[in-house]
Amino acid sequence: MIDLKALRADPETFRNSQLARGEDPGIVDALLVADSTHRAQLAEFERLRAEQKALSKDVGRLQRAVREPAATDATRAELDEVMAATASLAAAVKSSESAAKEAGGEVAALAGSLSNVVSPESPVGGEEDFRVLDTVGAPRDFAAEGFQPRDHVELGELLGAIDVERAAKVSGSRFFYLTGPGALLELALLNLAVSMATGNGFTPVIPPALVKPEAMEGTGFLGQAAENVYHLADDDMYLVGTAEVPLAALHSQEIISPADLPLRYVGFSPCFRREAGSHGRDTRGIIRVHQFDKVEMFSYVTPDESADEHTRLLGWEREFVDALEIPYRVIDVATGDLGASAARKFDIEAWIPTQGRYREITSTSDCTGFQARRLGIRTRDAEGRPVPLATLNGTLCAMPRVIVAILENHQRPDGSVVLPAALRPFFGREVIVAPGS
RNA sequence: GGAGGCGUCGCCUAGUCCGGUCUAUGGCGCCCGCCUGCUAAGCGGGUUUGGGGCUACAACCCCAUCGAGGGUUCAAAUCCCUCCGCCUCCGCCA
Repeated sequence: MIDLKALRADPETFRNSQLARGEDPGIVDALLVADSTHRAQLAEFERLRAEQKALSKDVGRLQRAVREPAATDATRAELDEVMAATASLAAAVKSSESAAKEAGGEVAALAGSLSNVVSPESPVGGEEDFRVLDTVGAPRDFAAEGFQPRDHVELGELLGAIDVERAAKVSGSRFFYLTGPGALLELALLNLAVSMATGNGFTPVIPPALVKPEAMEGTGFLGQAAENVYHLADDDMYLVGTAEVPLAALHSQEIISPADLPLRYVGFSPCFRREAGSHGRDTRGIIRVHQFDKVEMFSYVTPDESADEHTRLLGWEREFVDALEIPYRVIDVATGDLGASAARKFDIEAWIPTQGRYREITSTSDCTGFQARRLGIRTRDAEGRPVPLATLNGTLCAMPRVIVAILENHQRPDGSVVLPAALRPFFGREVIVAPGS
């Protein structure tokens, strides 16, 4: 949700932001009209309501007076008169209230369809217009090493780590089993990620993965992203696509003291994604799946801190990917490719040898006050007045893609995989080898 | 699953039976001031949140807000209905 007062004061910024996203700037003007209609109707309702309240009070006073033995005919007449006036007012109050409510609903619907204002720092353009901020490490030259790298499906099978065939039997396409060293690898990654995050001051959280509509709505996933969300119709509950949802909703409808900020959580949860509209993309392997586990960072900060926090989140993500010794690049995502809640987004893309390109493995978004406003999460400004705070999220470790990157980048000619040093204490061994070899 | 109880402006709490004098009581905490070698105590005042009007985003005025949403009524914290949450007991499954 955007700030309506800010919209009234400066609609041009909002129009430009919509244009930069490739979204409809006309919503801004429709919203301005709806907002002024709503305010006019609200004023009318409030005026009538105030009148009704005043008259109702007279009714009580007069009824008491009428019950007195000394009551006069004049008092009785006055009571009848007031009763008549107030009865007709009641109908007017009712109809103006419902008109105001309807207008308010229109405002809410339009406001809800407006995306967050993009950061002026974000590169303007579509998916391909990202800016590369940094490139770290060099892709391995397998030709020079004298062998063809195997892809993660082949390696996973060879090592007894990943089973997509049986997952297809049990659950369908885009599912996988992690088995043996694969399962241990996820647990090792989990422990490495959480220990790094807690070392950085994050509070570990294992949140619910099934949430009510308010939580899903509040985090902005029921807009353009709605088709990718699993909905349990019998219970009107949603399976989360990321721990961001329960971590953001954790403090909904709360006012958090500025002294308690920043609040930083690291959540571990399963993530469910329908992947509607991506038929045919990444059909092989575990790059794009319906269910996976992820370690996610989430920060609540004062509004003026959000850009700095965003940089810090990116820094912690890089620290993790650095520890895994995977070549990667960092991109500043273009305005047209931002989620509805994000003002700015940085992705880390890992080098995937068998694809010969960089693929997204982490993503950190600065949602400024957008989610907080929807979820009613506030802090207090210098004058002690409640104001929406800023929320930010960042992937620390999305299991399948990190596993893909580790297997493919650290493989040896015989198909064994050398684990990065940081992972060894958590995995217990230095190398994953094929069973029986 | 069955039966019962509860949900009030940070926390506790009065009010709900019998609708209007509730502009929601009192205590604690917190904030401001007074008093005071300092601190504490004492005294006075303030202290939900959202929105609208008017404006200097001040003051002021108004509307909504007693778990949420409907309804009855001239008028709802109070009466009726639905839902949500918490607690107790019973049953069932671990």
